[in-house]
Amino acid sequence: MKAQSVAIDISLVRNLPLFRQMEPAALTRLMTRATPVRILQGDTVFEQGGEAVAFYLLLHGRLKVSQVTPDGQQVMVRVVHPGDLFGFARALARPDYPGTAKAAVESLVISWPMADWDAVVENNPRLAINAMQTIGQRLDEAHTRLREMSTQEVERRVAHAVLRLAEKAGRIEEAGTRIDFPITRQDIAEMTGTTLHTVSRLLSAWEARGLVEGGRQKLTVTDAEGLAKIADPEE
Amino acid sequence: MKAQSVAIDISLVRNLPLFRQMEPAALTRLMTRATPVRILQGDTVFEQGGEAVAFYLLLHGRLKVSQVTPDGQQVMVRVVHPGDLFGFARALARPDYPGTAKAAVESLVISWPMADWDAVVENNPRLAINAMQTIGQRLDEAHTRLREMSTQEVERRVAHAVLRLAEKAGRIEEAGTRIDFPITRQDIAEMTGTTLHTVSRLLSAWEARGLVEGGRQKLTVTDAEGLAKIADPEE
DNA sequence: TCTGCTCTTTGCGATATCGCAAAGTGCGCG
DNA sequence: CGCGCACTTTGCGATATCGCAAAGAGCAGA
Repeated sequence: MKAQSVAIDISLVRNLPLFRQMEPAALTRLMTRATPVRILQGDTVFEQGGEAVAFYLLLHGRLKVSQVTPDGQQVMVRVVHPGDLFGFARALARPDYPGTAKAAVESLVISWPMADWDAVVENNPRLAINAMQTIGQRLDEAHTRLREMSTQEVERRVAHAVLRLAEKAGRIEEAGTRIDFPITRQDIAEMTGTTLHTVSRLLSAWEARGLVEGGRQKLTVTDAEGLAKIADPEE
Repeated sequence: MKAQSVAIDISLVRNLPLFRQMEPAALTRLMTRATPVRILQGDTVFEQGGEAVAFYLLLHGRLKVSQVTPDGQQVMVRVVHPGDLFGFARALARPDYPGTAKAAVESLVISWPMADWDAVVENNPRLAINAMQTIGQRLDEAHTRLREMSTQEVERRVAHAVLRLAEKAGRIEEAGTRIDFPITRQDIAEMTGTTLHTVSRLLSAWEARGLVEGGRQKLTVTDAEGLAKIADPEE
C-alpha cells in the first residue's frame, strides 16, 4: 500500500529541480522515508509556533504561509507552489514553525520526519546544494519585497505582487491570465503591507482601465503590459 | 609568507559557529584555499552587478551591504558582523552580486574563489549544514523586517533597528551602549524604509526623552528599556 | 430557491509621513 | 588652525494611505 503510493510519488518527483543531479538510488532511498499526505482546502499542514516535526514538499495544489504578529496582525510570508520545499525549520536552526501553512485548494504534500533533515543533507551533497539554492532564492525574494516595501508606493507594490502571482500561478484563459487559486483582497493586502481597502480600491481602478478583471476570490490579469507599466514606470 | 597569514587566520576562525563540528583536517584544507584581504574604510569588497568571483568571511570590522534600485534609491540590506559569511551568490544560484559591500571601518576578510563553493559544500557536509543555517537565519531576519515593514509604524521600526544594532554591534560605555561603527541617519533610514528626515526627528525626540544620545555618525542607546517600550508597547 | 456569511466596494475624514527648503554643526584635510 | 564638505536639525505644507462605516454582492448550504 505504502510502497505503491511512494512509487507514484517518485514519478512526480524525479524531474523537480530540487532533486536534479541526484543519483536515482539516493532518491529512491529518500522516498522510502517519505509519507504522502492529502490536505483539504482550508486545512493547515502546520501551525505557527508548533513543534517542527516534519519538513515537506508540495506536489500539487497551493498553500499560503502566513505569520501572525504578537499584536494580532496577519502577514502573508509566501505562497507555496508545486515543487517547492517548505517547513524546513531545522535548516533555520529553529525548533518550531515560524508560520502557518494553509491549503488554498486541496493539496498533496509529502513529508519527512524533521529528524531526518541533517542526515539527508549530510548524505546527499547534491540535494544539499539544491536545498541551499532553494533557501537562497527565498532570501532573494524576501529582499526583493523588502526593497519594494522600502522604496515603492502601494500601487506599484500591489502591481508587482499581482504580476508575480500571475506568473507563478497563472492559468491562461481567453480573458487573460487567471490566478489559479482562490485569493482575497485581504490576502493581497497581507502580501504587500497595505490594507484590504486600499487593495480593493486599486483593483477597482485597474478594472475600470481594463487591466484586470476581479471577482470574489478571483483575479484575472487582462493586460499584463499595462500592469507592468504601473509596476515599473518608464523603464 | 602566505602560509604564515593562513596560520594566523585559522586561530581566528576555529571557534566560529560556521565551522563548528568540522574536522580540523578539513578546516585546514579549506583555509589553504583562502586569501586574507584587508579592506580600508569606505572601500568595497564587491559591487552590485559585478561578477561573483569569490565568497567571503568577515573576520574583523563591519561592512554595510546595500542595493540600489533601478530608479536610484538605496536600501541597506544588512550589516555584516565579524564571523558572518557573505557574498555567497553562488548559493543563491546567481552569477552576480546582488548588492554592494562597503567597509564601515577598516576590515579584515578572507575570500575563497567562488568556483570552490560547490566542492566545498559537497565535501564538507557539516559546513553545508552550518552554511544553510546561516542563510536560513538571514531569511528569518528578512522575514522579521518584512513583518515590521508591513505592520508597524515608522517609530517602532526605527526603534527595533536601533536596538538590533546595539545588540549586534554595541560597545558598552558609561553613558550606555554605543554603536561600534560610524552610522548615519541616512543609513538607518535605508534600513527601515523611511527618510533621513524622519529618522533625525525621531532621534531628536528620543534624545530629548533621554533614551539615546546622538552625534555625527554616532549613536548611543542610554535607555534600552525605554526604547524597547517604544519598539514593543505593553507586552 | 432562499438565507446568511464572507468577501468586496466605496465614501469620507483623520493623520502619519514625506518632500522641500534652509539653517546649523562637527570634523577631516590642507 | 581655519575652510569646506558632509551630516544633521527643524519648520511647514502636501498627500498618500489608513481607519471607520455602511452598503452591495457572490456563493455555499439548507
